Amino acid sequence: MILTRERIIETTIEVLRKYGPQKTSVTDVAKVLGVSHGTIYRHFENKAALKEAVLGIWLKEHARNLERTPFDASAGRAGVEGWIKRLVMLKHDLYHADPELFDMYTELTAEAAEAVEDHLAELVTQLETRIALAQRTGSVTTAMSAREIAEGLFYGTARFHHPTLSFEWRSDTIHDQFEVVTQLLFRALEP
Amino acid sequence: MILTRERIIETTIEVLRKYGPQKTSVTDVAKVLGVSHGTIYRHFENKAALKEAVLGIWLKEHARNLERTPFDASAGRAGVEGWIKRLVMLKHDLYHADPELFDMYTELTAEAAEAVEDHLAELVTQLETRIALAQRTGSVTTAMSAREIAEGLFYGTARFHHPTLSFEWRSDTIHDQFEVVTQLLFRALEP
DNA sequence: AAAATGACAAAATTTATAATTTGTCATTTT
DNA sequence: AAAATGACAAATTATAAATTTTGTCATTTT
Repeated sequence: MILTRERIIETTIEVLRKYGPQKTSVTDVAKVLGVSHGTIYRHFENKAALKEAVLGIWLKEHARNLERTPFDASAGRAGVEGWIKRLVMLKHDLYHADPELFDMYTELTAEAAEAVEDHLAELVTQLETRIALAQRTGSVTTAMSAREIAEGLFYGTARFHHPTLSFEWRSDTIHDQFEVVTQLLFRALEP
Repeated sequence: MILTRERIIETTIEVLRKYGPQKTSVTDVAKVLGVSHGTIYRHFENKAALKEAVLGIWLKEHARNLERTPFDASAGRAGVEGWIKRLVMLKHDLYHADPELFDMYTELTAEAAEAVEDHLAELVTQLETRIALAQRTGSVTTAMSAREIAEGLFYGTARFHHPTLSFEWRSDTIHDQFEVVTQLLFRALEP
């Protein structure tokens, strides 16, 4: 079996799940793959690059997932609201399903600022697209640009999707808080 | 000179500022006060209680500081906006003035959940008061209750005042992000 | 010739050990 | 009698030594 970048990444994810992020070494991954650790360095610049690749897979999966949020074509503003609510729901579900794994990715996130920046930019752009569409149908104000609104909605809801704040998502009032914030933000979008 | 709870707290703050949070021991504080460390345990249950007391002073100081935000009496909505902007400005200034001290208080915050909850409740109530006033003058919508609006504004701006996210306040786009979020939120308040 | 290896130095982490700090309380001081 | 002390064990933290991991590269294998 040929050793590919993909197979290394897959195995790394496996080892990461098993031993946790701080307990995983390149040597461990090589051992599981049955190769010498030097070989891995022929596929990845260094350990950080390998971890970034793993994070990249995870982020891309989520971006794709969000992109598939059904458009509520008849109501432009509802399409925007659906996207935001899906973003928050996905994050919360992921967190509650396996907090330790979630924390692990949050940790990786801190080390790979660039990959995260790209990811956030993509999310804001997805949102922007939906807003621009809703503006064209007249269901969202044009007093601000689609991009400005997208950033406003995204950062205004940060408390509910920023992984660093996930430790507060256990609170039993978090959902009400999200409700009231979205109520305000979407009131602002009315033309 | 009599040894009071207050004098111990004052000295603790002093030592904390001088040696940093992780380098400060009860023994150090006692040494500066010129007493034995056992004496301090006659005034505080344990080290955690002492640290909580220090945090309490800090939080109270900020609540008082915020309460003093000038009312822009002529324009009710502006008074609300002034309060939120002051909240964010105070936190950012504090952070940039001495990130290590700020991190220390953030750390204390995680250990004294109760004191923090009370503090947040007080802040939201301060905001609620101003909103209720603005509603009476007709410059803020009455479609939502003053309390709901207060929570919405507070949690909608969390990214800009939640201490756990302070590590992102260095970004050169943070101010623009705050601008666009407040623009949206205060648009929502129009009657 | 391309892919993989494993020996190696430097860096990072873990483990073992020493030193300090926390919290208690019987005793001393005011 | 109230306040403060300081000796003490347990817990925590700092320091030093040993081990592992990272990343390179000359050599070997396919």
